[in-house]
Amino acid sequence: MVNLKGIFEKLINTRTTLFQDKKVLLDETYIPENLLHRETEAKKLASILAVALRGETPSNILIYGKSGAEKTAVAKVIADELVKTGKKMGREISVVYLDCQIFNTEYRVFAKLANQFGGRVPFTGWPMEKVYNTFKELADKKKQYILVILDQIDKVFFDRDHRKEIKHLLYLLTRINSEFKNTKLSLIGISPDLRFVKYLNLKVQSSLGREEIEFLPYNEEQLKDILKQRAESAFKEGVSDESTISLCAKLTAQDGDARKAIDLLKIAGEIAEIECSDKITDSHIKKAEEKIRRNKINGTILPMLIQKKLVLYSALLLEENRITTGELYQKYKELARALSLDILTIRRISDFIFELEMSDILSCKVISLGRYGRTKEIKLEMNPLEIKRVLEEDEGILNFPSFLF
DNA sequence: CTTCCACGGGAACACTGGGGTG
DNA sequence: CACCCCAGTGTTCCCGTGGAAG
Repeated sequence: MVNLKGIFEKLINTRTTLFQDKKVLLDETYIPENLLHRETEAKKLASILAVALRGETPSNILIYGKSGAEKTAVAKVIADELVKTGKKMGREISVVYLDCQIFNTEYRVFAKLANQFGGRVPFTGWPMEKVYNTFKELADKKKQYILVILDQIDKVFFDRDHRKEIKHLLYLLTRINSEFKNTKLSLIGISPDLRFVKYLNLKVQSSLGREEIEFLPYNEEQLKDILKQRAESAFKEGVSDESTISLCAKLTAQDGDARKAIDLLKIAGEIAEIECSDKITDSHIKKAEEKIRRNKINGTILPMLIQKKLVLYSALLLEENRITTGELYQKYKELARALSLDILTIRRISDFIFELEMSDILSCKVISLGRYGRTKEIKLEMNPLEIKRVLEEDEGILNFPSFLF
């Protein structure tokens, strides 16, 4: 038996950390002072919002571009500046930032807004009308400009059940201006999904996209600059070098996603630390890449409802053939029956298929088989073995009667 | 031109859980 | 405390629609 006394002290004292200031790599919370390669976008955003300082109402703005293009960071920084400048000029400006993944219903958005201005709206229970009016009255008490940032609005939109609601929410938020006497309000919507933008332009005559700003993905060189900037303050001297940075940039250049690039660097650093290396090597980065991939699969598949997992499992079992919705539904029914679960209707299943498509696990194409009707051609987008591995961690599925296969 | 099958929007329903009122 | 009101969630039911093979 090893002497375990003081095991933690030993761990802490013997392992030297490679990090100098790790929070620089935590992309969620850390915003650097210089946002590299985003000058154009930042300037454009600022120029639209600037009219608020003259007491006018800025147009509503739609910001779009792939994830990791620093849309949120730029919007936050600019909004901050706006508030600061407003203070100097004696203008009351408030910014409300809402992550629509959390505030994903009308009620929650307006409750949050009302509470931001001193309201005491409970998180459930009140009629919508009352919540809306509470916000309206509180916000309208004094002369001010309110900028509402709706981050990730596509997430709400592409969750089917919320589509109607997001339309109505946008309607309410844009209409509220005409009900204010003193206050002015405008919106910034942020979406990484171009389909949302398209839809908005096509069908909804919403004023959300009055002004649009596109954030292009970073190229490899730009990613290098960004990584270099972060690495300098995040790591101790000599931990990362030119080749570390280059490889990280190269591996993530395809998406142009700064968040992914930074995350890769961070995890590579952690792995290097665990392996007691004094610098990050290419093999650490490769391992980090693998780890990220695994985490992503675990994170999306594990928490799914059993019913949804079953749909995915059905797709997995049919993988060899060309899968249509009808075939998949037959397979699903078989499985559900074998597990004596409720058998859901095909309508519901097609919603699950849609959701799986939204999380990039499946890809679908609507095709017409002429005489044989119209259907969806479904394809798996992830390594079947990996999906299988994760799915089978669910005991329910593990206990499948083996005759099914 | 017909036919067929699933697409996908929307209404309705059941159930849960919290708020407000007398 | 009993009772009703309300929003949220997961689901079913209903139905008009698309588009190429036959």
